[in-house]
Amino acid sequence: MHEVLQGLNPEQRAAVTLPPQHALILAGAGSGKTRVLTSRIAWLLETGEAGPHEIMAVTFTNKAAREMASRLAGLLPEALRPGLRRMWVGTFHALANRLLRIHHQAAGLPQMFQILDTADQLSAIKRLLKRLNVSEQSAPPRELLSFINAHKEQGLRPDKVAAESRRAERFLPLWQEYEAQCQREGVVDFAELLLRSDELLARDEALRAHYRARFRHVLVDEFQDTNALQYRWLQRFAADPVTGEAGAFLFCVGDDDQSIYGFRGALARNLMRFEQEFRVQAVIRLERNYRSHGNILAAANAIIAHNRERLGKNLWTEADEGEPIRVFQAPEDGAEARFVAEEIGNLLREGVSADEIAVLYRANAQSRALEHALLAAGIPYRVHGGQRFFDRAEIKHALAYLRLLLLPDDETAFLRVVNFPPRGIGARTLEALAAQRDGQTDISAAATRLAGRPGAALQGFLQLIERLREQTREVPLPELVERVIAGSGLRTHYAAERDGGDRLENLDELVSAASDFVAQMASEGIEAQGHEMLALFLQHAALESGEQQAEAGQTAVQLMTVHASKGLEFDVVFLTGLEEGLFPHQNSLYADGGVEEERRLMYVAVTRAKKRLYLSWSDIRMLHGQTEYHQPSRFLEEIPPELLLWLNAKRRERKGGDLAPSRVTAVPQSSSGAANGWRSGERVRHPKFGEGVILAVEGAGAHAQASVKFGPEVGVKQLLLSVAPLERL
DNA sequence: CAGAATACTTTTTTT
DNA sequence: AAGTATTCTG
Repeated sequence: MHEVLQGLNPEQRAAVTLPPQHALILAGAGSGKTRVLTSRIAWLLETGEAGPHEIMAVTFTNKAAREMASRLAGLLPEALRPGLRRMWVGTFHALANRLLRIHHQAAGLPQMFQILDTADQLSAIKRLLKRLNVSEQSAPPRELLSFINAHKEQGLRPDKVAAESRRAERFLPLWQEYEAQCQREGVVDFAELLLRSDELLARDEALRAHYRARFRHVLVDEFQDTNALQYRWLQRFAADPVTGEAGAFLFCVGDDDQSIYGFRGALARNLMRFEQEFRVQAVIRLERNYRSHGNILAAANAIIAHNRERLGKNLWTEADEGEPIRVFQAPEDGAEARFVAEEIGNLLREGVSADEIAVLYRANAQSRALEHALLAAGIPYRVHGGQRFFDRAEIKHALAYLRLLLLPDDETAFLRVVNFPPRGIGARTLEALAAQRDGQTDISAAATRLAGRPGAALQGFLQLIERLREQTREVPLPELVERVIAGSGLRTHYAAERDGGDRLENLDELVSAASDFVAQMASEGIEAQGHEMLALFLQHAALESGEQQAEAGQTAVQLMTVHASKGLEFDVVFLTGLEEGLFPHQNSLYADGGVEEERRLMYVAVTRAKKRLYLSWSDIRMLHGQTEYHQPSRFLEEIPPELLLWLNAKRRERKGGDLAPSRVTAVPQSSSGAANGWRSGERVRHPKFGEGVILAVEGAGAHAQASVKFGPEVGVKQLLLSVAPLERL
């Protein structure tokens, strides 16, 4: 038997060895999805069905792309490895970026176009509003931002969107202006990378024909997370079974039960759409789970069975039942965290590796209490996500200087650093500059026209940039970065600042990140220096969030959100904060299908665990500086009770034999969660405020008060339950 | 203009 | 609670 196929089960093998055609692989959690993907590529290469340059593999995260590349290298015989460089592997955004760089002219972009991350995009929008004299009240920047992004992610341009609401009427012209501004400045936002490259392929038939001929196989991971634009983007490369037009075969792998990015436009329906539109004959289900013990899998299956909108599948395993799922009720979040830390301490003493323990939570804000407890217990941990390296203020400043070297028109970058460190260029000067420019002239031309001190200060800045630009043209990247950090005055500035130490360290880290990057590029056979390498580095910074790497040699407990845990697995998982309003999250209760998405998130969380799973919740939790009273999550009730072991909650008492309790309705101490028959999490209607959800109930009798969250315009209201005309929904 | 003080929002998830 | 944005003061 072929080596690549060894150890695969019949379904996996069938998927890996499919003849060239469109294929849909429905792969449940822990069913060996990544293995199938990489084995498929290895199979294509080794059987000579395709050369590396004829293969494209698309993922959603950089982590997944790296994982795929490295596992593939491990699978292939030495002789085939060097060829891997010619394969296109990456995220949608990285691959779209690659296309646009190659064809920037045809795409109507300057060669050195820069990428705006969400923060940059927001500041570009604010600047736009200021320039057009539109108040932020009449057009809230954040709303405008999501309006723009949501439409672009559906593949739309302003002229294709009907001004059917007052909001759309107001936003559409602003969106148009925003696009014009980006175009002028030579920058693109995340969605634009995809949209622009999609339009390029749509418009340019020769180009499309070229890529359709080039790529024979396109493999897509996490297909349930694709949005409308990404689907269309893939279509551009694919063979069309209806018209018979040649193109790539799509090999799409996904799991509708793990679709957790609906909030940013992902459509799990794309799985079905793909099957129909591409007349997919080869649909293969991978339902055998290799990861979790039986009880964990049974819990996951039971939870997800509560969802109505799903293709339907049932994971099975040959593993034994394993341990029961441990459940812990804490009186407050600090106690929950201490419980987690204590249990982890025991596990570590029993010899469990810290790397094999994960603490998961719904929202990043929850990590604080957990970190506190772990720190106190002396347990090493690593927090994933949260503030990213390239998002730090000092790093963004340095990157802005670097961007200006390549793209003088990048106004987002210009405004970020024109007066940082302070050099006497204040609001007044910038206003004068804006007046001089009249929305037309470029910055330097306008600056020369400015007289007096403001003019001199501005020209000083521009000369600084020009000098740095000249000095760095041919310099190796790490030195280039260092020169800019020093020459810009950033280093001196932070050195003089009282708490500037951390920031200086981060700037140093940016220099080493540049070194690492150069080394990585060299290993991929890419050698360059000066501005050429800088361009690559800036793309890398924009497209990779820059998660800090684990410290070598140090094992640590992993802390992360449930979202961040997708695709990972651990021997022991602590799933914390299982409370109504938190998990499922408050905001999800309004959205259409919101709770189902939360349930899928729960499913993802549970299926991360291999051997042992802890579920915990806290009656009282500090959130946003407020004490909130919570009921246990509905998801707890969806797990068959015989799978659970209550470590401390009231429901633990067993009647007679070993009958476990049937419901987890524990809690209410008199003052928390429920009063006068009302409980948090309940949906209610108020004649004046409309529909809402009870966040918390406090007090009792005539004084019982509820905080109720109504629609966006109303917000949260405090209501006396004895008085307020609330109606249960 | 710069830095300090105050006010205000944001708090789900990510390329 | 904590971070950002705005206003105030020297």
